[in-house]
Amino acid sequence: MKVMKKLSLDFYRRENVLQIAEELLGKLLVANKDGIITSGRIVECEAYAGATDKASHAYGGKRTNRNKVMYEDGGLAYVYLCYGIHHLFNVVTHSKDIPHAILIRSLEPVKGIEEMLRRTEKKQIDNTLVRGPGNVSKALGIYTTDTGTSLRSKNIYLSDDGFMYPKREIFSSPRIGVDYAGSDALLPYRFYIKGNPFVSGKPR
DNA sequence: GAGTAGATCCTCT
DNA sequence: GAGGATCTACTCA
Repeated sequence: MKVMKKLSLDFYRRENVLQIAEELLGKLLVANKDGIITSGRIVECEAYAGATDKASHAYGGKRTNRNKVMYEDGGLAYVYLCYGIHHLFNVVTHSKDIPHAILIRSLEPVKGIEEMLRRTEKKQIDNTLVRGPGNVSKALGIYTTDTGTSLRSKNIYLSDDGFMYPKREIFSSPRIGVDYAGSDALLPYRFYIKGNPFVSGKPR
């Protein structure tokens, strides 16, 4: 019997964002929108290590209206609009004034698949349903208005059902879409499940 | 199959 | 006024 447990605040409020990112793999992201529950297992994510990370919105301690949520205590959602089209969902980690965050890049659909198909206007499930961070948010119905939401609220939360991927299936690589970050773009801050069809980027 | 351009709008300078 | 933690479709081969 599987027991669903929401991740504790202690989980988010640790210092090592890379470790948290790796441990997020296999966890469930659950969204409860309009009384409809959709959820998916995290199979890919990227760590953004705050002020020292050129690829982060908070690089150099930059603090703006948009990214201020990153400076809050861990355990909040940070959602923002990219390219005017895509809502990207992040998990804020660490403690107050340390702007660490983890971008959820893709999920393996678990619950509410029909609802996800409806939202993304797809006919059947395939590996494009939730491929890439833009589609993850779309499928789960997450929008910028959800930024700052506690990840222990009813609307959006992460949970652990005891499932774990074998260590040998967990791989890391440079992050995607952050070429502008110079040398920091090469940091192996992306974690994913090798061989999972829902991982974005190149197949296999 | 691989590579590239266009979409589209909010946020920061 | 410029540009972005992206995605899709279209071209060419």
